[in-house]
Amino acid sequence: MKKGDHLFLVDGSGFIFRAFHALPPLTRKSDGLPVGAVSGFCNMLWKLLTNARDTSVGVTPTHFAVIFDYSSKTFRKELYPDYKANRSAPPEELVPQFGLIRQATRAFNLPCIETDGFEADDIIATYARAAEAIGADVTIISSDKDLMQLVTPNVHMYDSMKDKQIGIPDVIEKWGVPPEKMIDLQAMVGDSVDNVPGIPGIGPKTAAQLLEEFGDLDTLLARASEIKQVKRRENIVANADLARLSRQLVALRTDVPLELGLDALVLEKQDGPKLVAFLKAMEFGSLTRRVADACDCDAGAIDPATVTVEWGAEARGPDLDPGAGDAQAVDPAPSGPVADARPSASEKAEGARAADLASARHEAFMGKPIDRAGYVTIRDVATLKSWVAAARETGLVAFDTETTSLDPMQADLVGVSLAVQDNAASPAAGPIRAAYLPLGHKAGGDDLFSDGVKLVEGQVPMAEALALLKDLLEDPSVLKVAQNLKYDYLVMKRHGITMVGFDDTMLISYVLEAGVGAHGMDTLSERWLGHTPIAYKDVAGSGKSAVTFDRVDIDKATAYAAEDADVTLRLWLVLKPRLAAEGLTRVYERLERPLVPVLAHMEERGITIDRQILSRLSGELAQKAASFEDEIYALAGERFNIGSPKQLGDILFGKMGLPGGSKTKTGQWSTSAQVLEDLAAQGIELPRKIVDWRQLTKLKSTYTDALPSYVHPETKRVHTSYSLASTSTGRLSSSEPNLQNIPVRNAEGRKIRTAFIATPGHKLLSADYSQIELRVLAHVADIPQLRQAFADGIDIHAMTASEMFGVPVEGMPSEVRRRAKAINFGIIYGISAFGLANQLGIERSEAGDYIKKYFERFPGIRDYMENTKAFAREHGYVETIFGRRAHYPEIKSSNPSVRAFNERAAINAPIQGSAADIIRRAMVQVEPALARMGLSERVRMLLQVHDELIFEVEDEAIEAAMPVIVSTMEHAAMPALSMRVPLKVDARAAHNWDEAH
DNA sequence: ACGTACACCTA
DNA sequence: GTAGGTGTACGTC
Repeated sequence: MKKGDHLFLVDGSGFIFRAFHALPPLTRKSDGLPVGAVSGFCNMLWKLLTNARDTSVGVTPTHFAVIFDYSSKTFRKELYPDYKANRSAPPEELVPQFGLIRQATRAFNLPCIETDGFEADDIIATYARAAEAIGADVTIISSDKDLMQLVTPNVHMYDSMKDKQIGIPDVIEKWGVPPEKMIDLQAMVGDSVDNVPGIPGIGPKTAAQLLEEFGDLDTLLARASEIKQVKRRENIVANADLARLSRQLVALRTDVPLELGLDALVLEKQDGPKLVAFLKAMEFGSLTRRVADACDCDAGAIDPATVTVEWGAEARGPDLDPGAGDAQAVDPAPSGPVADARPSASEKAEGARAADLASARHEAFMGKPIDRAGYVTIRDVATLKSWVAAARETGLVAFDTETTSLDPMQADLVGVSLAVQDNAASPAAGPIRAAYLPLGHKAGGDDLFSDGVKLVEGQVPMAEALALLKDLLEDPSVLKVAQNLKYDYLVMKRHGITMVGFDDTMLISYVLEAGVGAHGMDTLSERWLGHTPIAYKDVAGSGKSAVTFDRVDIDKATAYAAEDADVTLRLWLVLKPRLAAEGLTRVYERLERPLVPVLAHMEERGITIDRQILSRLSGELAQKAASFEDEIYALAGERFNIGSPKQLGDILFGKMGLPGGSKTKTGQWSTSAQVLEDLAAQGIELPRKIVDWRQLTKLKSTYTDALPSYVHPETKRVHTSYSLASTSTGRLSSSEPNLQNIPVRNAEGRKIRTAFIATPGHKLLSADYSQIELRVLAHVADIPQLRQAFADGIDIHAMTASEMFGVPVEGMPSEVRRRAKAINFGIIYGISAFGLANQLGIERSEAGDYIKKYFERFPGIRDYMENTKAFAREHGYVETIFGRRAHYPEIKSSNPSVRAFNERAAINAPIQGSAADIIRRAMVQVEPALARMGLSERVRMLLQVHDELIFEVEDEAIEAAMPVIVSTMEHAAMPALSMRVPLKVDARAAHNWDEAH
């Protein structure tokens, strides 16, 4: 390199983050792999390499390099362990793109540079200064403020997205100081993203003003006594050391050992075919054409390159360094699985540290008495401010709301409790302090002579308290910890506060121990702290004498409420490190925690039901049921309670002397639909009428009568509640009302679905996964015939029948297909000859033959089942494809039927649970995907029914929304892993749920 | 008032 | 054969 040369240095790691935020539409490869940032990167490189002169850089490079971060372990981390401590894992779709951008760089024949222990910025700084010393010019392709300290008359920066060059005047305009003072400015201001402390209370404006006055940081610190403003002076004096440390963190090193000298960065000629091969593999059509034209090569004659995608470590494992994932070649056709459970050495070390911390904390808290006498009642604004300040200081606060209702859509806020631990991060952590902030406690109005209901004296005014809490709860840098956060999230949302930055102890417990007991606070407190919290009914009473929480005496309320926050914080301290220790951080962060706001918003939106339709149906059902009742009484010869299985049994099997089928576990004759159908088949009239009557009364009581009672008085919609932590497999459950079991299987029941309607000007859009569990099975068990059938879009049950019975798919009798279908379902459920025989109404021996035949045809399924059982016996749990665990502590039971039941459940859980994980991922991804298309305001996700998502969509937005929803759902496993089987989603929009489904 | 059994709705 | 929730009847407290 010589004077007059021009070196281009691209901040590769920085580009990917900016590209992610700057390039709105999500670009995917045809297999679903997100490649938007790679695309932006390639286009940018091509432009700079071919016509940099026409951009605002205005010169052609002679030397060129792309620089990357190597790992998060740098000298800065040594210097200050909290450096970048707040940084969370990168957005999932970026992870595989880090590696792809390195490969892109090589395809462009450009040096790709990274150095252990240093950030990309330090390498850039070292090259820039070295080139400058020779007399060359430098352009740094980045707009990161951290690099602005490098700008000189010979070193410029270039914001490729805005096509804007950044020189000395631009830095001064933006920050108020010249580049050489940027280090001091950043040292004072700090950086909350990188967790550089800086001087509290000093922002960019103040820092610039101080630097103007004093010249530099050292002078400022030496002459700090001259500062007039008292508060500012004290602040700077007190934090002088922090400022010096911060300066070390923000100052870029210019002495990084360079493997490649400047001369090695000389710009080489492009290798056209190599670049075209890479671009083809990425499916960047227009860029491929442009490059092929320019290089004069025939794109059609070049095979796509084999591209290595690093993504395995993303699916599971406690932590991730970009580029440290397990690699797997996936091109041209992707073939999973790519997830590998084996943690890397650094992950193991981190897991071990976390395990030590978890057990130390468990030991410290287990059985330790909780001092309720120390709880504080916050009765004035000053005290509240001091608690908010304490939360900010430590960056961690346990949070709980007290309200008037268990239903967050109906609940009025009565009070808030907080708990903090000073010095939580150090081994000598301080004691936990907890407080209750009463806001809506009331008294009076309970007899005719009182002057009505009044707020109790000595409470902070609601509006003032909410304003203070809003700043805290919406600040992502303060971690809020709650138990069953979705509840508190909704209550606060209804008070205008959208919580950001949170953890949920219930969900952490669920990820650690799904299948082991419940995850309510009282249970967890017993299990992990050896402590029984005050019972709710002991403060609010129970039954007829129960009062709402706003009528509870404030002192009693303080003991109860503050304890909840106290216990929550203790649980978090004990449980959170266990996630990393068990390698479950990713499951929690990707599949669990992000669903809290998603579900809260769905619950908040609710869905409209047409009460007229339901009341008309209810009348019809009542009439029909009444006429059945007359007939039933006539046939029975007496009136009795048809709804009582006991009385019905007496009539059928006692009085009428019919042959009883099976018995229930309490020894009574069963009157199940199965038994009654069997009797009806023998030509007996009564049982058929009972079955029909039951169907009608079931529809009436559970649906047409009950649903209207759930219509919210203000929103006029029905708001279900989803439980994130009540299944062992990872499925959600829905209650009050349960909208996951609305009838669909027969015409009479489906009428109920016509009552679920869209708002005027909108439609309901239903999108459901086709055969998702069988596809998951084909993936995990890797069954060639199943994979092929799904790849070809063949009828899977017909294929199974054809394989088993040797019947051609064309013209197959429906009975043959029906049997195969039952077997396929049976497989998913952990098949038994007993169950299959029951389902098909055949002999157990015949069912056993079917199963044997099936396993002969699909030996991989038998292997999968045996391996799963062995895994469950060894570990006590099984895993989904994303690493979620379902525990089966009774899998080794000496009771054969208990054992067999647990084995079937263990076989089912990875299949059901993986499907549940996929739709969870889809739910997390779909709203951002819609937002990128500008559809946020026009499309609202309302319901989830295990393999189906229901949206309410503006009429004019349906066409745009449908492909976004379908594509997001079909590619929801990406980029965590690539499925061996395509996922298929069917979608339809209509005015009501029946027609949309 | 609360818990359990039974039956039946969904994926 | 898996995973859930709800309504009614009927027992116990």
